Amino acid sequence: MTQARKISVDPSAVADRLHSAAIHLLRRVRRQDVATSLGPAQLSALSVLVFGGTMGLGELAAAEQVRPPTMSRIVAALERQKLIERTSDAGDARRIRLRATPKGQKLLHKGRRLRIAYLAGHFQKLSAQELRALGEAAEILENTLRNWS
Amino acid sequence: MTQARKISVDPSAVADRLHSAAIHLLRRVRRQDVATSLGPAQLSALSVLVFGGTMGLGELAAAEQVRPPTMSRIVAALERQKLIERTSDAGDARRIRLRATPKGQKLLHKGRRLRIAYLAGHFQKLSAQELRALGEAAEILENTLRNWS
DNA sequence: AGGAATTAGTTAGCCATGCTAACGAAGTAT
DNA sequence: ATACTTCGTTAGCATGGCTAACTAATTCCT
Repeated sequence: MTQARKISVDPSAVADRLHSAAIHLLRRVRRQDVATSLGPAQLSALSVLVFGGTMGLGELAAAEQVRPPTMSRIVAALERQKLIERTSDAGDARRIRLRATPKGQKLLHKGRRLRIAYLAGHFQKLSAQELRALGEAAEILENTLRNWS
Repeated sequence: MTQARKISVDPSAVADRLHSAAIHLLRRVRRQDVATSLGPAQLSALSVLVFGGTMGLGELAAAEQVRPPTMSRIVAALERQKLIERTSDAGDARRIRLRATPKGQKLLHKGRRLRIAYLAGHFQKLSAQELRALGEAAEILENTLRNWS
């Protein structure tokens, strides 16, 4: 299938192809998220709380790369569904402490399983070598994103 | 930076990390698109018309993985901005023929340059080996997306 | 101490983008 | 001719992005 051929090391060409692939990949995966009846922004924010633990609204907004008002609305929606809860911060009354409820954790893990299983299902046609290449790419991207500047 | 370490070949683990990396990558890149004053959906649809040539609304919607009403609105917005134009199909009056105008082509290429330059700028810190890994991943993803089933 | 500046979060209101349901117009088939 | 199908649009809903403007709390500076 993917026989040896010349792979460009031109950063622009790589950027272009990766960008396009990322867009189309996420469009496909997004449809699976319907099963959790949570929008993508809510799901992603919940994920940060589940894996990152308790944090304030500003931190969560920064982690999700959105503005505070946007996160405020997302948090309100998650709270209405009792997937997260807020407590007040002892010591700084402006702050709120957000954390996932057990219900939120369960839902997240379920949605994650569905979404990942869907993607993983399509990845199963790949060879171990190809999977390794994708894993390496994920790692490189994670590093790049971490030191984004 | 990225020293040798064990990379998982478990499809689920790879799927998970790639999914997360794709989400965060696109969030960052999206901010550059503001410079074109076009939303991501409009930009992407325009791109399909520029590179794919004239096509009907249904085809465009399928290419973009959205429903016809969604594409109908996106097309209307692009048309208002004179970035694309519609002609009627000789032989089947239900169909419309959509194609990018010269203005649309110019805008797309400009936006593309900005967005890609931004991403590429961050990729320039990477070694040739890492770039090759990303290029390979892009290729594998393109193949996977093409034969999605 | 007291007033000014800063910081955290919310509210209001805009726009873009996804969807389904329901429709009109045009083409196809019986 | 009538019924069915196909293509695109309209209407209406929800989500999720943003800025501007606000309140409340804290910190800073004199």
